[in-house]
Amino acid sequence: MSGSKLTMEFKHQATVTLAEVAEAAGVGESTVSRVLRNHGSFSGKTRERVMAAVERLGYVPNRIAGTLASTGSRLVAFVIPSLSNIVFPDVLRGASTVLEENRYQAVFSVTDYDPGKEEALAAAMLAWRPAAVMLAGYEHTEGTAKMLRASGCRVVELLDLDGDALDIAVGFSNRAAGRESAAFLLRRGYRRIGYVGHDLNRDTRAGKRFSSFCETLDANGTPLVAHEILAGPSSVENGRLGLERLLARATDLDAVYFSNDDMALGGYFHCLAQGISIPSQLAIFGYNGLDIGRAIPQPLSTIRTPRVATGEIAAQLIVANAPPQAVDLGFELIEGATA
Amino acid sequence: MSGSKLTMEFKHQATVTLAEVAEAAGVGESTVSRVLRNHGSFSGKTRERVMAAVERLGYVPNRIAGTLASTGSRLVAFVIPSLSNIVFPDVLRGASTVLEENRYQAVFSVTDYDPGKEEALAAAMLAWRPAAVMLAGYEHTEGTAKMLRASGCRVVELLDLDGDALDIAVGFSNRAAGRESAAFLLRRGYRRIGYVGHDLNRDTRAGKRFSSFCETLDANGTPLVAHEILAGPSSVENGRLGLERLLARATDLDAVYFSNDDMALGGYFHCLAQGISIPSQLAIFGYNGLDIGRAIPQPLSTIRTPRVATGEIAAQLIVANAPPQAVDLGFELIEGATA
DNA sequence: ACTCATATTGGCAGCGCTGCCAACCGAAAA
DNA sequence: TTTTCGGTTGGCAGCGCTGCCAATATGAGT
Repeated sequence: MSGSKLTMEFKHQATVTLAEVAEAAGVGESTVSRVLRNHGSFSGKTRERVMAAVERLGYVPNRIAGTLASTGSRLVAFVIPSLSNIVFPDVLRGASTVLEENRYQAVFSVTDYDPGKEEALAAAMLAWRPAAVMLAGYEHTEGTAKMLRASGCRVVELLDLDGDALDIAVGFSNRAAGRESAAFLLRRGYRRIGYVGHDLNRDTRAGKRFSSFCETLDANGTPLVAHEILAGPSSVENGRLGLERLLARATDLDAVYFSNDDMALGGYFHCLAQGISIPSQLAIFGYNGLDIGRAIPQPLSTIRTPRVATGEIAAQLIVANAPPQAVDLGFELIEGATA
Repeated sequence: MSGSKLTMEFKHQATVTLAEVAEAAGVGESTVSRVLRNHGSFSGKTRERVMAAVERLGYVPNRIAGTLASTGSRLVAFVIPSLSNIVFPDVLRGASTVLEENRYQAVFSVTDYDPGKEEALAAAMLAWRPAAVMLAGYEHTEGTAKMLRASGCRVVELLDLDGDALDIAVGFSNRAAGRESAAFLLRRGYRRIGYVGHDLNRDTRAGKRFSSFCETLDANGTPLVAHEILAGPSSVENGRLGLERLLARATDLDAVYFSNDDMALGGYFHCLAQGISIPSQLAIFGYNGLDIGRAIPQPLSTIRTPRVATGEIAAQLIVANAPPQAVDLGFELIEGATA
C-alpha cells in the first residue's frame, strides 16, 4: 500500500505541465513555451518569473508532447548490426558528441547482421518519426529500402561507399581498402597469400574487402592460395583459431590478410605462441586500425578507418539538414611492423 | 525545385494517419487502434480489412502520438559514461536484446564521466518520459538524484553495489573485486605489489576497486609499493606506458594490479617487448575478463565481470516492473597464467 | 495628445493516438 | 415476441505542447 501511494506521489510530481507553470508564473502558456525555447520575444522580467516558476515546480518539459505538436523530431535512430564489433560503438561515439551538442537524441537498436531484423527494427524506429535513420552500408532488403524512401525522413548509410545511396552516405570504399591492402602486400614482395575471415554473408562490407583483395591478387597473377572462413562474429579467438587451421592446410604461406584487426591480433598471438617469426616467416595484415594494434610489440600493419569521424560527419550533415550526398572520408594504410 | 517537390511527396507519404486507415478500411479509428495493438475485441473480418488497408497505405503508427495519449512510454534511457570502455557497449548489448524482444526502445547519451554532464543529460532524458533511466554506479550529483527521485520513472544503477540505490541496482561489488584480487595475489605469494591505473576521480568504480585492493594489502602487512595513475581514459597504450613508468621508479616489484584488462594488456605487451618474463619476474592482474585476455599466449589473470548479463537483468526488471531491489550478479576470478 | 510601427502576450486549435463510454448486434433465454 | 447479455464498434475528449493570430502594450515621432 505504501508502494502504491509512493507511485501516486511520483506520478503527481512527474506531472507538472506547462499550463501549471504558466499559472504559477502568472503568464500565458505560449509565453512559457517561448521563454523555455528561447524563441520569439518576451521581456526580461517575464523570463525571470517563468524561470522562477520552473525552478520552484521542478518542471521538466515533455518532449513527447512537444515533438507531436511541432514538426521535426530531433531524434536520430541508429540501426546497427552489432555492439560487439567496436566499429559501431565508435560510430555512435562520434555521432553522439555532435548530436548532444545540438540537443538531438540518439536511439538505437541492434540487428545482429540480420537483414530481416533490420527491416523490422527500421520499421519500429520509423514509428518514432526520427529526423534521420542511420544504418550500416547499402545492403538492405527491398522492404527496408522502400519503407525508408517512403518515410520522408533522412537516411544515412554508413561505412560504405560501394553502391547507390538512398540519401546520404558517409564512409569510405571497402573495395578500395581491400585493393590497397593487396597492393601493399604485393609491393612488399609477398606472393603466397592467405585469408582468414568471419562470416562474409552477414558482414557484407568485409565481403567487399575480401573480393577486391582477391581480384587484385588475381590481376597480379598470384591468386589467393587459401582461405579460412569461420562461422560467427569476428574475434581475437577466432582469428587465432582461423590462422591455426589455415596453416595446417597451407604450410608455405608468406602472408595472411585478416578480415579485421581482431582476427589479425588472434593471428599475431598464434604466431607468438608458436614461435613463428613475424614478418620474416609470416606477414600479417589487418583492417580497422584499432589502438591496441599499436601497442603490441610489433605494431600491426593495417588500414585505419575513420570510424568516429564517420559518426561525427553523419550527425553534422543531419543537424545541418544537408542535401543528399556521398562523403568519402578515406582511410589510412598503416605500414606497421607485421607485414 | 524538384527537391522541394520531392520533400512534399515525402511528407505526404509519411503522413498516413490512423484516421486515414480507418476511413480506407471503412471502420472507426478505435477499431483500427485495437486491431493494431491486438488489444480489446474485434472480429476476424474486421481485422483483415484493417490489415489490408494498413498494407495498402503503408501505414506506420506514430509512437510519439501513441505515447502521449497513453500512459507508459516503452522508452528506456541509458546515461552512460563512455562508449570507448567496452563495458558499456556490453551492457547496452545485453539490455537491447531484452528490450527489443519486448518492444521497448533504447535511447542513450554519453557523459564522458562528467557528473555535471550526467545531470544535464539525465534531465534531457527525463524529457522523453522514459519508462526507466539506467545509469552507471551510485555517484551522482545532488541534483541528479533529486531529479530522478522526483521524476516518477524507474531508475536502475548499474555495475556497482557499494552504496545505496535510488531504486533498482544491478551489478556486483567493486570493493569485493578489489579485495579478492589482492587476496589472490597474496595467496600466490606476491608481496611487492604495484598498481597502474587511469583517472580514478572520474571512474569511481575503478577507484573503489583500488582502495579495497590497498586495504587488503595493508591488512596483510604488505602495503602497496608504488602506483602510477595516468590521466585520461584507460587504454592499452596507457597501460604499457604506465607499467614502464612504474618499473622505472620501483624496480623490485613482483606483481602489478591494473585498473582493468586494457591497461593490463598494455602491461603484458610491455613485458613481452622488454623480455620481462611473466609471471616469474613480474605477475600481471587485470579486471573485466575481456575475451582478448584469453587469446594472448598466456591467458590473462583477471576478474570476469557479468557485463552483458547486467544489461539483460536490468532490462528484464524494468520490463517486468519489478519492485526496488539490488541484484548481485557476482564476478569470477580467472586464474590465468600471468599471476 | 495622437498616430503608427514594434515589442509582448494570451487564446486556442490542432499534432495522431488511446481510453472511456455509449450504441449496436445478434443469439440464447424467457 | 420480448428481454438479456456478451461480443463489437464508433465517437470523442483529452495527452502536453507548439504555431498562428489577434490583442494589448510600449515608445518614438510629430
